[in-house]
Amino acid sequence: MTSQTNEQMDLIARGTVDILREEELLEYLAKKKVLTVKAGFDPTAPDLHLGHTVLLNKMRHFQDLGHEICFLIGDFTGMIGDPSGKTSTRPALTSEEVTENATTYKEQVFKVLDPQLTSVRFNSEWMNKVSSAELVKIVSNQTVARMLERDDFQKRYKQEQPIAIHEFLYPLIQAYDSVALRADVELGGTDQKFNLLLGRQLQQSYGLKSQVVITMPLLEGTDGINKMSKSLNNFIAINEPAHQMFGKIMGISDDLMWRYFELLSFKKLSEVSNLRESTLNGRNPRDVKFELASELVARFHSQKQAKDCHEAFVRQFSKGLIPEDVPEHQVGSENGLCSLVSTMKEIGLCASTSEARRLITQGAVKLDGQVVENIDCSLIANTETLIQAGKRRFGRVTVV
RNA sequence: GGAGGGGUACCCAAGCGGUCAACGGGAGCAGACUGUAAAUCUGCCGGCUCAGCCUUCGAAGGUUCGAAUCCUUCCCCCUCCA
Repeated sequence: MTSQTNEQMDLIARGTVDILREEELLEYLAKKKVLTVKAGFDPTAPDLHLGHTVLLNKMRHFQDLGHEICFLIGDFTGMIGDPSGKTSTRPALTSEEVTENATTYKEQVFKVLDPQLTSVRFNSEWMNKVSSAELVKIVSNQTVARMLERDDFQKRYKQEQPIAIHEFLYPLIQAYDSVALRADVELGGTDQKFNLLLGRQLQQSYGLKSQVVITMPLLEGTDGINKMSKSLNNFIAINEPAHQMFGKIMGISDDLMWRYFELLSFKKLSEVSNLRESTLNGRNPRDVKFELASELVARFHSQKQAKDCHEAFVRQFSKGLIPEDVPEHQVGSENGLCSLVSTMKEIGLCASTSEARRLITQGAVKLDGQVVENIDCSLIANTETLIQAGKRRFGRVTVV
């Protein structure tokens, strides 16, 4: 084996959970074969978050080594409906919606991937042409018992949650995609392992060489416990405003920070371990977290914004000053007055007047820096007032 | 098709005629402490014109002075049998 092959292997293996089977991959690399690397995405959730980028980063690695990436959008599966779990009746997407989502996808994905080396495909291309007879053939490759082995099915089954029949089709269709694309490698999260392996099996029964399966760990969300997902609201979207992204990253725990370094940063592993050592030697972990936040904001926004965010953060939280970009609002008045609680609700500082009352009662609300004591206080017309609710919610209001 | 179990607030989960806006836990929010970290402590955690009122316990009706709790019909989920 050449040293070049080893180098490539090291890059590919970084951060992975499984490579099945490794020797097949090594053989490909040794032969300098240009590989078709497939990774599938669901068209229902066009807002990518950092969790998705773990996989995208890995795809990027393959591109850097000169392989062809097939970014597969599961529009066919999306049009039947959603398979994953609790909301068993998500409305099926129309083809317009799928097209729109696909556009959104591409915009985001190419912040990581090289568009020149990426082919975007849709599985409706071939699935729309598959006959019922063919579908039966595909499906007959798998047994119910094996289907129920799949982790999430098993869990749901045990927890007495519904599993619709068509959900069984998803892994099989995904596997068939690998047949249609003649994929050499398929990437996915560890939760996809079953589906990916099914791809191997199905390719074999179609007389093709089985794909190499590579799984990536699922990134924990900002809570540090559950996997990052929109529904758990512990995600950091890649298209969210720079300062928000920066803030969310600063809010993660120190332990989680290292995990993020490992899976999201482009820094070399040796650099990361140096950073880690520096905190053990007394460096404030917050400052290391600044580096992580800056790197990611720079990647998805710009270097300049990363710098601005850093400065704004220090200003607001380390020095306790008012942020520079406080949104300004105007609200209507009655007899030249407007009650504070309704103002807060109106300008979106809180969801209801009840919440506003609670915040005031708890001493969390300040007007021009003064803690509000009186729950019934009102704002006077024609004067600009700075309202602060908690540490992070600000608004300037003029009653007119 | 038969038998049984179940649907309670963001999630889990008590309650089974009045004292229930509904125990408890988780999540979340706020305050204290900090590094907007973690941990910890405290408070809040349906809405409103807020010492009062209004709308919630799968849906719709009904019984009752009074229902999340009882009855009827309907919808949905699960288990076992066929």
